Amino acid sequence: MKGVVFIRDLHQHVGQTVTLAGWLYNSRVSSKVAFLVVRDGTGLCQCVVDKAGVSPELFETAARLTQESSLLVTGSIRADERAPGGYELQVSGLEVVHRTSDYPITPKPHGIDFLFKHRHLWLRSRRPTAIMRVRHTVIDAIRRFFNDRGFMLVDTPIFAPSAGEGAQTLFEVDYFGEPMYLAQTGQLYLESAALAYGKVYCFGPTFRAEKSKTRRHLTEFWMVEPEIAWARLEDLLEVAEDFIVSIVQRVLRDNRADLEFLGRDIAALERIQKPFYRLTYSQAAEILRGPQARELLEKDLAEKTARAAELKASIERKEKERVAPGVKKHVQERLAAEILDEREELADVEEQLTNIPKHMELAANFEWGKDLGGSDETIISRLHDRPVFVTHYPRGCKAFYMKRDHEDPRTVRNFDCLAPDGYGEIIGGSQREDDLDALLERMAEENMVTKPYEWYLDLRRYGSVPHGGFGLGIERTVAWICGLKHIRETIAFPRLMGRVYP
RNA sequence: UCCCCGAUAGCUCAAUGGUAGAGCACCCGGCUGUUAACCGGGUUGUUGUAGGUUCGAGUCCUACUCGGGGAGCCA
Repeated sequence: MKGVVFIRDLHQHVGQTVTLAGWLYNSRVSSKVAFLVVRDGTGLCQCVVDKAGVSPELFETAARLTQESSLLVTGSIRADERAPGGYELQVSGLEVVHRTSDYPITPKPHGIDFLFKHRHLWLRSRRPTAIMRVRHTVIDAIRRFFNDRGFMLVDTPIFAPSAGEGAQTLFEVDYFGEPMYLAQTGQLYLESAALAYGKVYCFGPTFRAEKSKTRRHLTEFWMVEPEIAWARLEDLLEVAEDFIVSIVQRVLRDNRADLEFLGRDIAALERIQKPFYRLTYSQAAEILRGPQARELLEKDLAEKTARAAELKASIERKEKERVAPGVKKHVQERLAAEILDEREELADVEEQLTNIPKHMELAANFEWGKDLGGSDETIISRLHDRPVFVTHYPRGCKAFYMKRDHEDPRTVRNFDCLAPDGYGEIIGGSQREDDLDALLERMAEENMVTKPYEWYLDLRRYGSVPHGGFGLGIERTVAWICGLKHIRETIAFPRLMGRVYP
C-alpha cells in the first residue's frame, strides 16, 4: 500500500510522521492514555494515544478497539526505551478498517489442541511468526547453497507408480482407476537427473503414511534432496557438512531476534562448525553398549529425579501460597500460571524417568545388525556438541539402492546426520549402488520385482558412475534450529495423523 | 498395530462418591507511561458419547469417539 511503512523499517523514520497498516495485537487503556500494540506482519509497534493530544472521538475509538481489528494508524515515530521494540508511534490519526469481535486467541494461555484448531489465526501470534520466519530463511539458505554451487533444480513427480521402499508406508491414491502412491522421495528420479546434469537437487513435499504420533513425525513434510554424479560417501559428507553450516550461519545472521524470542541457546548454534563428528555404525554401537552411554543416562536419571522432586515441592508451595488469605488476584493468577507450567514440566520429566531405564536397556543390549532406534540416536547426539555423521550401517537394515562397502561387505556406504541436543536424524543419505549385478542381487534378496525398476536399472547399463546424495528434512531442521519440542510448529498447516484441519 | 495419559463455562484449569467453582475473555465503572497492566461489579454449564454400579456419579466400571505422549518406522 502506497505511503505505508513497515514496522520492521521504523528505525529509518524517527522524527517522521508515517502510517502503519496492521491489526491490533493488544491494548492497554486508561483514562488519559491508550497504548495500542499494533502488528503488521513485520513486527510489533506500540502506538500511544494521548487523550489531551487528539479529538475525543479518536480517543474513544482507540479505547474501544478490539483485538485483531484491522486499522490504519498515523503518527510520528520516536525512539523510546519503554516501548517494546524500541520505537513507538504517537498517534495523530486512526482509521478502523474492520472491527473484530470475539477474536478467539487471547493473550492468555491456550491448549495445543485449541491453538491448532485455530492455526489459521494462530499464525498471527508472535511465536508462530518467529518460527515461520526462521523456516523462510532456512529454505532460502538451502536454495542459495545449491544454486551457488552449480546444482540444477529438477522437480520430481509426486505421483509415483511404485514404492521406493516399504510399500506399506505410502498413501495410495486412485489414478484413473489404477493405484498410485504419493511420493516419499524423489531420489530414484533424481539419480537419473544426476547422470544427465551432474549436480542436481529436488525440493518438494513428501508423504509418509506411517501411523506415527510423535513429536518428530508429520504425514506431509518438505524434503530437499541433492544428488551428485561422481560423488563417493566422503564427498557427500563434506557437502552435507558445508550445507548444514551454511544454513545455521544464515539463520544466525538473519533471525537472531526470532531465536532470542524463542529462547534458543544461540551460543550452541554458533558452535555448529566444521568438522562434524564421524562415527561408523560399529563405533556408534560400541558407544551405546559402553560406559559413556550408561553414565549419561545414569546422570540423566539422577538429574531428572532431583528435578521431579524440586518441581513437586515448588508446586506444593505455590498451591499453598495461592490460597493463602490476603493474596492479590493478579498474584494468584501468576502463581496459577507458574503451577501449570511446572505441572507440565513435571509430567514431561516423569515420562522421561519411566523411559530412561528402557533406553538404558536398549542401548546396553544393542546388537550389531539392528537399526539405530530413536533413543539410540538421541544418546549418540547428546554425547556430542556438534552434528554427528553415522556411516556404514549394516546392509540388512538399509534400502536396496545403497552401495555396498568393499572393505566391510556387511555394511553399506550410507550416512545419517544426527543433530545435537537429542534432535536426532535430520539427514539420511548414501552412495548408490552403481554396479548392475550387485543391485540386482540386492533386489533379489529383498524379493523385489525388477520390472517397475527397469528404467532405474538402465542408469547402471548406460554410463554408470559412482554417485550419491542425501535428503534433509526441513521441519526437523527448523525444529532443531529453533529449539522446539515438536515438529508440528515448524510448518504453517501441519498434517498429522488425526489432524487435517484447517 | 501396540502401550501410557487426558476430555468440566468461549479459553486455561479446580472440585475426600454428597448443592459444579476460580481466573481469563465479554459488558459496566474506576485508576495508572502501560508492558500477558491493575482494582470493583455483572453474564457464562446436556461435566466428550452410550451403557453399568450406587440411595446418590464430574468422580467408580465397560465400550466407543476425539486429543496428547511414546514404541515400531522414518526426514
